[in-house]
Amino acid sequence: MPRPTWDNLDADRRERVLHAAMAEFGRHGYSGGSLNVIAREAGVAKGSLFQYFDDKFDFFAHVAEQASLGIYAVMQPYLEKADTPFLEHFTGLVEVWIDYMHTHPLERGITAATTMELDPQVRTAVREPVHRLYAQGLRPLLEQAQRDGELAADADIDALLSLLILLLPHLALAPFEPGLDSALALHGTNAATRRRNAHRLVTTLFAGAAA
Amino acid sequence: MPRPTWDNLDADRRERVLHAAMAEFGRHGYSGGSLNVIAREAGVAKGSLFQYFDDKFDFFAHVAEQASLGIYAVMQPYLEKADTPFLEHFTGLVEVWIDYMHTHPLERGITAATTMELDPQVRTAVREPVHRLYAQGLRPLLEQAQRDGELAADADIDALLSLLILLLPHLALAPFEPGLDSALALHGTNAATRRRNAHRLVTTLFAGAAA
DNA sequence: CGCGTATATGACCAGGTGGTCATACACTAA
DNA sequence: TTAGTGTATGACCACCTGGTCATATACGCG
Repeated sequence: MPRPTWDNLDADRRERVLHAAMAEFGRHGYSGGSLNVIAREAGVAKGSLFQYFDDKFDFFAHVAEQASLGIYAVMQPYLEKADTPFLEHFTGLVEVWIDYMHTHPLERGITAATTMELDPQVRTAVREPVHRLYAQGLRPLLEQAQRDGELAADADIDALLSLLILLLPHLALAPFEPGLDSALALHGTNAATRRRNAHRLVTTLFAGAAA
Repeated sequence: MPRPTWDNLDADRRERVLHAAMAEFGRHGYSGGSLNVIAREAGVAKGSLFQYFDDKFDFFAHVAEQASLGIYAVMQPYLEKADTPFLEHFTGLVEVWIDYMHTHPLERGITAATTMELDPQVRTAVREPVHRLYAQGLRPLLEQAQRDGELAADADIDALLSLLILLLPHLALAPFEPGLDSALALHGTNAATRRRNAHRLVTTLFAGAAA
């Protein structure tokens, strides 16, 4: 937990620190991210960081949580059940997600960093609240679609949710990476291609492939 | 590329180094993995590592590639088209994969480390050959199933392949992590549960959920 | 003004990093 | 024996790490 000093902090300064931290942790992950670099980039003494947070982990966890809350706030309006068919609605959701990540490299980076964390302790601690947000946002959507008969009555909601929670953060990176003949490029392409590929992805995931 | 010295090396010694490297890199990833620790655990002077490899990255890349080749060699027999129906065959494949990772923590670790790498340079370089192996193993399977009418004629093989390549390495970790009510536990459970969940996963992925 | 409190600072610490290199050793061939 | 070759070694290097702390500064209150 951040110290009281952090909350009392001048908003500009807090923003600078948060910004620098997202950039650095987003590039190099938790263990690779350097507090020296963050302090320098934020224009703040390293010692100050330890006035705001107990230690590096406390710092990282806060940054990660703030970022995911921000992302959730942006996505929330799109989560409301629309009157469009479920598949269409969901495809739109994924498009918004991909576009957001495409236009917010900082958020994309820190999302990647929390997703890619290896250390089990850090990983668990930092992903738990994020997972909760995902589940909380998506489960009602799936359950409602099932009630409305837009998802098969025997669809495995838990499995689907697990797949989505696993999948979505990867769309923050370039999950289907270049250099592979099988690649579906989602980043580094124009918006139209991103949209088309988002559609292919959702269709494949929900509609299945079995004959 | 490993130096000639590495190939001339006494097999025991080479094995010890490889083993220690997989363990260390598997636990802490590329940038977090310590050459000091690897050398100590392998019972080898650190200087020796630099007789075998140009630098840390050369070392890591070789370890990752060896591991993935080993895994591929184990999986290969199961990749041959069986006379069982495709979905059944593929489910079995995933079961074998999950069981293998479950019983080979070293391979699981290094697979996770290559999957979870953040640095784009390292990530690209190290995952490219791995991706090629995946695609090479899975694409013919999918294409054959489509020719045989076991996958829909309009199934998006590229999208499916991309999903699988993204998904499979995560089964090396605990992709559906504990602590979430939505979790499908694949590790830390008995073989029967793992098999059932592998089945749910494959079914959801291929058979779809749309009504 | 003077006092107290909250915060900012960066020199400093012990310890770890990837990487180097002079030296020692083991082995083969003449 | 001698010379040469390939390899093993660990002390050593410059640099970086997360974290500490004495000190300085700024601010609010009397």
